[in-house]
Amino acid sequence: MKKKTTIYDIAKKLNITAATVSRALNGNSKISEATRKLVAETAKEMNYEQNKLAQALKSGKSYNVGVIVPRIDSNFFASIIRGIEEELYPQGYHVIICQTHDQEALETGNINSLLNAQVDGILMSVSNAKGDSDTSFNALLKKNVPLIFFDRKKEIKGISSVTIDDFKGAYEATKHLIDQGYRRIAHLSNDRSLLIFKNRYLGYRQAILDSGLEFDENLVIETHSKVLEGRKTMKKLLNFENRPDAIFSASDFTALGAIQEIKAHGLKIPEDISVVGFSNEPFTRFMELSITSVDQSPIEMGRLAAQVFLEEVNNDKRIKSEKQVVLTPELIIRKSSLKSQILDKA
Amino acid sequence: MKKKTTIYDIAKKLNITAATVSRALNGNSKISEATRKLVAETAKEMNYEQNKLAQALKSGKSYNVGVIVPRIDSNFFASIIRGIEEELYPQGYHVIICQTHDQEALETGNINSLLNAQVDGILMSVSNAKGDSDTSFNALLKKNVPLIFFDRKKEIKGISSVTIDDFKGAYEATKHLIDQGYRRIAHLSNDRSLLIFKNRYLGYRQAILDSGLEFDENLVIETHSKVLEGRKTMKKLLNFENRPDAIFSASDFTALGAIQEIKAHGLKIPEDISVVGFSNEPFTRFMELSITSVDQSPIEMGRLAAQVFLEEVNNDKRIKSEKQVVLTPELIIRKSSLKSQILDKA
DNA sequence: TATTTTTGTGTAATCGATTGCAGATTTGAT
DNA sequence: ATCAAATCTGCAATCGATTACACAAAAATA
Repeated sequence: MKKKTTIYDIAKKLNITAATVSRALNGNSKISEATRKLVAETAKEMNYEQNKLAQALKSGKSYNVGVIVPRIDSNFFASIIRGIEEELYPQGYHVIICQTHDQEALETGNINSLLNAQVDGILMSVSNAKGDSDTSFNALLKKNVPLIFFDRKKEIKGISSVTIDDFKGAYEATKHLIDQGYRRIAHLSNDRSLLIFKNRYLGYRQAILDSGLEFDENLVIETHSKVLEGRKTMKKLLNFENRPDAIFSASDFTALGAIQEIKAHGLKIPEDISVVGFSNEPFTRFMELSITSVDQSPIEMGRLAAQVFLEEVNNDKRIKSEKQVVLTPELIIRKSSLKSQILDKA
Repeated sequence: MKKKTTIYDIAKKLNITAATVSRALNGNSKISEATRKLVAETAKEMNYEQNKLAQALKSGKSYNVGVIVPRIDSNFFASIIRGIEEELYPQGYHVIICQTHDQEALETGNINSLLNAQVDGILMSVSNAKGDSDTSFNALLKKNVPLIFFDRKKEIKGISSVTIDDFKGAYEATKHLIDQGYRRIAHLSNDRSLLIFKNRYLGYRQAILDSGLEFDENLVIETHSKVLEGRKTMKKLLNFENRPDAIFSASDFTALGAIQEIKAHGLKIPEDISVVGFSNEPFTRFMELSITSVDQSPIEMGRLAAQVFLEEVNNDKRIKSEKQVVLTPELIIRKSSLKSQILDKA
């Protein structure tokens, strides 16, 4: 009732050795069909369940992987995790999820703690590009523990990653605004030491330059991916003597905040000001005024990250491959930017 | 570089025994201060990290707990998880998160798989009240693996739980609508074999009866916690010859769907129809038309569930306590139901 | 029938850390 | 100076499963 049955219990009952039981259970070819069947039946009878810990200790594989994300309560990260699970569960892996809440201390802390728990690998989206987290990453590399970046990566030699083409996503979003006739397009950016935000900035910038518009650095404001931050930032922008007529936000949350502020000022969207977000969070679709956004196919991203991980663990330890997978984003045009509904194709 | 250092390595280097190293590291009182310090330093030098697997095997504790939720991409569950983490991390535990996506097969599958991974306990929100999952739960009890229900519980003897008073939350929400002058209040329910939905239904019903209003079972419709389901259901309700003038939804998501549908029919909220949701998801606050909802203090719920778990694991195995913690919900009144803004206290 | 293969199991070491028991060394008491 | 008590360490077993190696029994070959 309390004690779990082990292979020794089975062995004793059948008057054989634990070794034989183990082999029988694992389908070792050197075991006779008779005993194999007998062991299997007895195991079932006695409610035997393999102790993964013992197996893990012996084999050095825990069949646990760590997933580190800034937070799980955004659809984007939740979906990535779902993708990872879909790919990893069938292979017998468990996923240990850690949140950093964008605090770097938690990031390195989580890595150490996951290593301590003997995870077979870590899939993560970095929180912070500054600081000394590189040290942790390199330590991982040295220990030969597979590390895969998804979405928010750092460029470190030897580490694989799965990302989307943020530059392209931003470029197309901005281009779309320009095509709709907007001329003063502001950009709600974010910590640009993170590649994703840097690339979104660059894509935005390039689209403006390519269209022969004037690029005004003052229209680029760095903020945080929160609704209230979006409001605050938008407030500033609205007070400009020459206020923007469109917003390309690197985050759906700040885009939402911006929209609230714009409305609070009595301005109309998209007639007066147009807004485009990034990530295609579900609420962008469900808002009364649906928000144009860039989809990042997060489930696919998760699946791919998991696949890269599987490749690496199953590989010979000697081979160190580095794989960079880049997904193509998709612009989803909705009401918040669709001027042409009214003006018809300009 | 590849091999991790073990206590044996430290022992060899210092010409002592692994036993001594182990004791020194664990602060055993029988070790001299001198060797304790020496071992500690050498351990640091050699980059020693305790192998949790070995320790787990020996001690029978993995310091992993399983958390099973229907999904993680709702703020409610994500917050509960955060609460659990906040409480458990400082104690050295890791959290393995599993999603059931409301499929019962996944639920029992997850339980088995977590047990297999030797988790020290399972905290969960049940997905489905039908089916034979009771068997799994009882199996857990027999194995003396702590099991804690949070939010969505099942009434099984010997299993602790942390929930909110759904009846009260629903009662107050409904009462609020009645106080605002609404008379035909519909209820968007959900699988009532789950206690939370049953209790929300009962609270709603009681509030109506207590106010002397007629209770009309036809105004109670069972649906699923999804935006689109909310729309569909609302569509039906709007076609009633005697349509409701208020909606109390057991879910914020269906409430959102209902709102969309109401607007699509050209009706005004809250003038024509009032809407109240449940869970206080962030979007209810951020909508242009903010949604009245019932807050469930999910972080607190998570923390409490974790605390109950800690009590149980730290208890003598012989003592089987059963603890039922019930939180009090809070009605957050917002635009979607605040008629008095216009009519002033009726 | 004698000998070589093949087939099926047992023996014992291993993964890394913990711990009861025993033995050694130091300290204190007389 | 002698013996008891206190303090520190080592020995070896243990947690449960895996696996190289050895060996016995059965089957195949000569």
